[in-house]
Amino acid sequence: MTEKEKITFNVDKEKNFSKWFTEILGRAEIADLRYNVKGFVVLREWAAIPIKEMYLVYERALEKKGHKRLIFPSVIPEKNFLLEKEHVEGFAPDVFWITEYGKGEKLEEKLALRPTSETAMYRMYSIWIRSYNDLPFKAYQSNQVWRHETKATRPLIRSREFYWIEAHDVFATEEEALQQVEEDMETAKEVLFEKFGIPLIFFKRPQWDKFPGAVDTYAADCLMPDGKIIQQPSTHFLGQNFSKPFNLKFMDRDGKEKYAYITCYGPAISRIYASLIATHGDNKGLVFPFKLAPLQIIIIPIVVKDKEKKIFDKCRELQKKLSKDFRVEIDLSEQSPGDKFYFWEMKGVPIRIEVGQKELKEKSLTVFRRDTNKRIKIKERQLLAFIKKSDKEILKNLKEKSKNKFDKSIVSIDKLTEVKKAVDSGKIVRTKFCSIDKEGESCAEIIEKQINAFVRGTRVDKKEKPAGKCIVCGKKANTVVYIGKTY
RNA sequence: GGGGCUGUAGUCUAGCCUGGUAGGAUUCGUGCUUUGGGAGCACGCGACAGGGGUUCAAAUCCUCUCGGCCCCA
Repeated sequence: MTEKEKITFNVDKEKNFSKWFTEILGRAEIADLRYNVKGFVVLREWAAIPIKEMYLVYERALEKKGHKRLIFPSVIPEKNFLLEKEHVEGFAPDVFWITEYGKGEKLEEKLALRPTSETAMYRMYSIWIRSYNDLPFKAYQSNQVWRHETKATRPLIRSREFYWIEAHDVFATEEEALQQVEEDMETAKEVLFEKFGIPLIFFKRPQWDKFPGAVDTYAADCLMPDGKIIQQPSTHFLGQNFSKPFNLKFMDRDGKEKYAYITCYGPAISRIYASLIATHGDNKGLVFPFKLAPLQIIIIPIVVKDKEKKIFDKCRELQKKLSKDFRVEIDLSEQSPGDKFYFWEMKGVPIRIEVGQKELKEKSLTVFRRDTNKRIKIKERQLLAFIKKSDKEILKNLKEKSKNKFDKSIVSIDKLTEVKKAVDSGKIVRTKFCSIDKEGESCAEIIEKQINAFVRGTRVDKKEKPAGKCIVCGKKANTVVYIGKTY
């Protein structure tokens, strides 16, 4: 291995994303894949910090919209779990069960390691919620869930243990519940795109692809650099499907007992982090929005013998000043400056400050921005203003780039024969389709088999009315759907 | 779910086919030297994923297990 290969990439992110992703996880110390349980990965500092920050942003957004924060047990007794039939059938194959303790003594009742918490939370909700005065009831928890995925596991993207938020909201009326679904989608956009710079589209999923137990599922799709779609936050209208088996009733104003309407919402933070890495990274390594970066500012002393002290003093002074508001470090190692530059660029530090003799003499600083790879010289007193300005500009820049790319990846196609070529080249295909209700399933299966792509559903953010025929069966098209390869 | 590849030091890797002293690079440590886009010298620490088998002898052959990567459905 040459020195050069040490920290830059000999794989092109756009051409070989899989390899790039695996490499960056190791090199940037994001994840260590060597833990000896399949599908369980060790997340290192370069994952743990951004994930913490992303949690905070998301939690704040939910709390602002009236969600209480709760913490539920991670085990669910089998009898809770069995209550909702479709839910159980959907999740049963993936559930980890705890069946014994100690030296093989059997538990009296099997305990599920939660794959999701409907059946834990609604049991308690049914105790807490008595009257319409208790509604709406909105709560979330930030936690880990476990699913024994049978599809190939991939670090951050599909692990058997992952980190997410689940919000479970209860309403007196269907209308309010549907309104909550809208709010959830809005929150996802506010967070993923506006704060993290990850573009997304919300789809109403076809009936055959909804959350087990839901009436309807709405899910965000994002794009990976290899053209595959990755599902991000999803929100589900559960109707009364769970309130009935869990006996979640309330006394309404009219004195009658009624079953409540429930929605649930699940942004997977660890998976969103995978999208963040994938969306913004480049062939030099990671690129972060300023607020999410594990390290936001790196100070590089450019030292000349015998004059070191003044330079180090200046670096320390800057660090002290900046560390009140930012995550900032000085690279005091004895690597050459060039080596340090490449290293911290690979790690995705948004702003670099270089301090050498020149800067001391001129009372200036050389500052570099990772997203643009440009360095400029500023006066020292302008530093804070520069950082604050960069914070905004970096996010704006990343959003523009990613949105532009995302929009370009959507193509409208009318012929089935042309769909394969498009999805194989990394496009999302917009086309006419008979129906996303039960009767459209056979057409979707044909697409799945012939093209190895999936019908993601109909857009939520705009009404699209088709004129013409279903691209598969030729019957009257009732919807416009989007098709793509998926993770 | 099906197929292929793979596991040697913190990291990357040679050796494996054809069994016999595990070699290199880098990191790390010490000392010197050097520093504005990937510096250098010297010395030193550090590894065969795990279990079982074959054999006088296993990184190497067989087998099981635990992981990882890719492709296809």
